Amino acid sequence: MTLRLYDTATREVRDFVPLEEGKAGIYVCGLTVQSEPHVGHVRSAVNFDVLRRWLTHQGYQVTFIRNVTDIDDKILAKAAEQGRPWFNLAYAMHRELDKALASINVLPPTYEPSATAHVPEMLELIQTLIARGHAYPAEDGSGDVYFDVRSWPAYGELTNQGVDDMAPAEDADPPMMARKRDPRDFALWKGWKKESEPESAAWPSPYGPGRPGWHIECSAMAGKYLGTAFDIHGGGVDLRFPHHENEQAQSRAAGHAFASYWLHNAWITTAGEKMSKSLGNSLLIPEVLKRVRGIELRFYMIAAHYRSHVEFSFEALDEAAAGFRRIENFLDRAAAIGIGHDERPTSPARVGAPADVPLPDAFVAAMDDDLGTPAAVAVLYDTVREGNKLLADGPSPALITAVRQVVDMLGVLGLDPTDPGWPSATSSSDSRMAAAVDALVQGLLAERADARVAKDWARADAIRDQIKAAGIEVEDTPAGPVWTLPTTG
RNA sequence: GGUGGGUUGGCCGAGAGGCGAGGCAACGGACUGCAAAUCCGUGUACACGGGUUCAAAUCCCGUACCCACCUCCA
Repeated sequence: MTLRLYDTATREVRDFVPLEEGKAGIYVCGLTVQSEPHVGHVRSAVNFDVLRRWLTHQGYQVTFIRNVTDIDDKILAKAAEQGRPWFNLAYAMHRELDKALASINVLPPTYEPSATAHVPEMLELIQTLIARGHAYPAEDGSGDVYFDVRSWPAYGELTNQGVDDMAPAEDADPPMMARKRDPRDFALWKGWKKESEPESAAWPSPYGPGRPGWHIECSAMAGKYLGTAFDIHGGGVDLRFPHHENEQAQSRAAGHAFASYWLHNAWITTAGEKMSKSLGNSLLIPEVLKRVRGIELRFYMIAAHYRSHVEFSFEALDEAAAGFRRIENFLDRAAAIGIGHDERPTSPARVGAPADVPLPDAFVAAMDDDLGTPAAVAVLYDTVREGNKLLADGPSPALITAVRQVVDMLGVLGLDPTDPGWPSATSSSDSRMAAAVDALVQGLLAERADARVAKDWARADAIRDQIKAAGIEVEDTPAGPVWTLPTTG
């Protein structure tokens, strides 16, 4: 079985053939760090994290680059509004992003380059483009440099558009037209606007002080860290045009083969519209995590296909959380009869390691089919159901297999609850607390057991209610009563 | 105007010519002192109108509604 991926450029699902056997180079457009990350922002990171984990699991040596855009118009505008330096805002938002991604167990990329750290690389690329006749400095003294769209006949190939069919650019007004040869030409370099922009946002260049245009950073950084040809380029659908089209145009015009496959994830919207337009901040990651755990939020995103539009709702999120607890519940019940951590090696050790128990075929087939996580999750549930049946007969090799498969499947999806990547609930103070609570609850449970032997049901239920009032659930199992601290949903 | 996509049962969400993905919720049953958890069972859903076919949610034509992108939004 081979992995097949939907390639935006060819508009079809194709076999994944890496440039170099056994290796995969992936570049994903990260965020412009201009504001706190919301649910929509992190979907892309989760989707591509799954791609990365799957390739890794399948034995590929993956180099995963995700950039951070830390200088652009919006950052400058917002920083000015807030009266702080742009780099202060960008860095603060970058840290918020890191925190948000960590809270949903997105692995840190192999490297996370930022635009401001790669100005020389971008200038070099711009020079190449000018030398090849595909870019030109504006003649109005603005210090801008533009890509010459008309000089590149293939322009539009990624998004299947003809230059002449595109709507005229909004900025096709006289001042811009004085700079550009064609309204569709896009900025590679933006001359410093002394009157409105801080000097700290200007870098020296052969065209005068200025800052990079948006698209050039990705071309320069992908080239630097992955080479002039690499396997997969990813990002949100909105980036197809103009961002990715422009990236590809300028890279290829510079003589680089660039990406072999283009993958784009769909949006999460609320009330049918983009989150950036939504009111309030209830969808910021820290807010959402007050309602569900990070692992549940991640599960919610993985339960839908990455190319499917998701209409976000807290109801659906709660449902997903309830569904995920069913999986955890199986693992917990297995652990309670001794099939616990020893049988479920934590996923980081497993990533890349040959699995001693193979993943279910249906799961592999689902993942190979353009990362069919919904079907993969269905296999997960099938395995959990089988495991639950086996659980009734106590420990068995079949049960151990089921547990391992469930844990491995979860690991591939980045959803293994025992993965240390999750914010730990097992710090030493927590485990001491758990031991203390256990001692107290066990005392009560012993009393309840006595009452049950005496068939004093009223007393037994009263004790259970008392424990419940403290937020602890008691379940009677064949192996005796078990208490848990259910996650509030 | 151009480009890409969508409309599936109470809800979420897959599938892409035949065989009812999966989950949540609901109902019935088993288990239980009662619960909880778990297991078993129950639902004839594919926007609308035509067509192709032995067979259409799936292919074709048309219609309606919705969304995204078209120069710096994941």
